[in-house]
Amino acid sequence: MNIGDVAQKAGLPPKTIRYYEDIGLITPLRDTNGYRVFRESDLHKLAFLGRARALGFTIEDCRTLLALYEDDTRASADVKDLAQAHLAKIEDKIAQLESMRRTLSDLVKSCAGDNRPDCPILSDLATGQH
Amino acid sequence: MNIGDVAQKAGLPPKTIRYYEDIGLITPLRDTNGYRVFRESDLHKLAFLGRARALGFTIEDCRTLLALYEDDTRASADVKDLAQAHLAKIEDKIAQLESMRRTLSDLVKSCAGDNRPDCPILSDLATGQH
DNA sequence: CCTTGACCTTCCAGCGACTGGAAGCCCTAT
DNA sequence: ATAGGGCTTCCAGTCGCTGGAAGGTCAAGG
Repeated sequence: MNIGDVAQKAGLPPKTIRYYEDIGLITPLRDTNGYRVFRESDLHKLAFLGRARALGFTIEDCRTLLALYEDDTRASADVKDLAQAHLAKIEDKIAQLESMRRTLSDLVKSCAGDNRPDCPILSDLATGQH
Repeated sequence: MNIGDVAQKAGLPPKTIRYYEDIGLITPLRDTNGYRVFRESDLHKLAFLGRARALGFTIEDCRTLLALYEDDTRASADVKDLAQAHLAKIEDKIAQLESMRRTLSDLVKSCAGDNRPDCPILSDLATGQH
């Protein structure tokens, strides 16, 4: 398989796949003409990576997850720990964003949004007082 | 005021303040020794920027917000539109993260987390099937 | 007067995870 | 022979800082 086919099947842009090779996540073969040749196992890894990235794991987490996946002497506790740590980060991030959302939505509600200059959003930013 | 004092009062690292000057958000004066000299108005702007950034506005949004703040012929509608667009982005982001959180938390729950290798988290990543 | 240490300056590089674009080779079909 | 699409590499840019190096400045203490 060439990179275009794999990109389609894995749902990742060719650029991303080349990048993953660059950083050593996959190592496809090469044809005599220099083209990358992907095995089923490469496609499988790429799909794995795509799903892990979609869950927000960092590239380094993905590297670890792949290694765990390929190590059949792994302890599921290692995977769970990684996932749990990541979950905690996501929950932090959500809490941050929720706090922004609340403040912003209050500010937006309080602003007339007409052609007069008075604006509680700017007043808040200027003074830190609501 | 020197950069250290301003950094303290505005709650921003000196590096960030220099960066904001670099990109033209503020233009402090200069002492004969080359040190930056900050006026009250600079401090005020920096505090404004700090609060806008804390609400997640991009630097370019901040630039626009500052310009609107300093234009007393502004229409509050322009500010509101900007804030509303930003709010929408935040809500999108929250929805994305919530979706990750749900999936991840299910996966974490389903994983024994012991020293055996069987792991539904890895199975999910490998196959996309739960 | 000299040194120490805390401050300030500029400049350059790196983070994460790609993404865009340029320049050029390869393959197939007409 | 040419046109097109796909492939290659390499370099630069994204965003908002942040770290570090190399060096100038200033106030206090010996």
